[in-house]
Amino acid sequence: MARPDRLFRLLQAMRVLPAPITAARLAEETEVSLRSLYRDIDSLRAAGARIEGERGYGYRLIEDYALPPQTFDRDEIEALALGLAEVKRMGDPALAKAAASVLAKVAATLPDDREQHLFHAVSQVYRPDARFAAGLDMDLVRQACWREEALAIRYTDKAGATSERTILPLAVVYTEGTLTVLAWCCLREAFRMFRADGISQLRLAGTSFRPRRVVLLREYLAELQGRRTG
Amino acid sequence: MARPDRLFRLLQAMRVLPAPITAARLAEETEVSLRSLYRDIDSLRAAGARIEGERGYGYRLIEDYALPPQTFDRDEIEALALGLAEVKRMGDPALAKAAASVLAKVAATLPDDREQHLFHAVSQVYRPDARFAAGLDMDLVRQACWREEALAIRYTDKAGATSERTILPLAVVYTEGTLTVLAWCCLREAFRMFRADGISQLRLAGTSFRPRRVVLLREYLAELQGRRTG
DNA sequence: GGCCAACTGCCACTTTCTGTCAGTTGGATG
DNA sequence: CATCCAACTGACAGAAAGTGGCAGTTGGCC
Repeated sequence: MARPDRLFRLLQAMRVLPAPITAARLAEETEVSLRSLYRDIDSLRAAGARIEGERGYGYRLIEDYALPPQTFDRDEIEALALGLAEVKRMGDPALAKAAASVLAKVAATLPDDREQHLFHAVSQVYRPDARFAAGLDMDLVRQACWREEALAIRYTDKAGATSERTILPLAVVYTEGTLTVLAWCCLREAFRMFRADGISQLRLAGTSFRPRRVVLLREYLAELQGRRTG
Repeated sequence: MARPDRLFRLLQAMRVLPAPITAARLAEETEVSLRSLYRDIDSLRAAGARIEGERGYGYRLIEDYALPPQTFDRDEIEALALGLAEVKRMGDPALAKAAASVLAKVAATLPDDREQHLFHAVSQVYRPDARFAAGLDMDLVRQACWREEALAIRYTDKAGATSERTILPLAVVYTEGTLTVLAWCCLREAFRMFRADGISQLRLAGTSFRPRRVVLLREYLAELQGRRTG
């Protein structure tokens, strides 16, 4: 596939997987032939990475500040937020406190408040009884959330009525026994929750709602607050 | 020349040069045409770099929310491990993968392998149906785990038999509907799981088992492996 | 409306990358 | 000392990129 991207993934793999790691394993991980993997290792070394290889043993990456830093990507942040939300309600006070602390630390390192909103949205909306299996391609939905692109969906509600809608997805929420998409519904002009198992068709509509996203999230959170206190 | 190398240099250039920086300048810096530079920026973004571009202004590299090493204390690490284990079994493949990745990344930043063992122990032993409330002071138990001190407990097993034991606690485990302590039982000379609600008295025995801890954990994990494959 | 600079699409041309295959090498194990 | 393991290397031909140039478009700002 795309080589440059692959090199970054290779580097990540070497950081993430326990050392020592064999070339064969890395080749599998990055989906290339063994020969290409040796070439990739070469490239990384040429780019300045310190990779130690021992015959009959495996590779070891020596961490180096010249390399691109270790980061959490958005999937990972979402997993963190979700997992920590779960821990918070498990009932162990010390751990709950620790979870909150981790949450705060990670939130503090996020670049702009857009991500922070996503972060808080997910963890606030989270509800206990999540027991679900992912039906359709939720990753596409999550991508749409991050890239702030509208989605065109066919949706069947609880009553069985089917409709075609364009939605502006804000966050994937883990609630009420199923995966749910929190979105602004362009049909109803209101915030709606769409259960994943009700979505039968799904594609990127191709239009961006970048300017509105933060505003929408803020509005939604305000609405939540109002409902709670009012 | 070599594209992958160039991408690393581009990233370096964006780090080093004062923001905002124009595409033209970066093209000059990396010795490519403007058109190729835009492609390179694309590649970096695809690889996960956060680069903000504003028309008429220039580029800005958001120093990735780098994972600062060593900023998580043990409570926090435990909360992380627990939460991520939960996410892993939630059934969303992309998130599960992300959770595994976070786990590995955090593990990589831990100073020595002692913590790594704790880390892996907790996440491996974790089982689905954790719905518990902390009864006694689990924090004391967790502290004992970290400080590698023996615990003296009074324990009532499922059959109702009560005994006094000295145990070497390895990890607090979240399993089988209750908090559980995984420990080496000095009475039985074997690994045992003690349900928290069966522990009626608890105090630090005052003796350390520091030298044995890593060995014990390794043995326990090996036992787990054996049970699985054998 | 004009400027700036990020962005995009297209095209013909090059360069590089890719997997395959057939080796070699150094260390550890038996 | 033979065997295994896994890191490495070289060569090759077909496939897949990357490449610059050019001609746009877009959004913000003066």
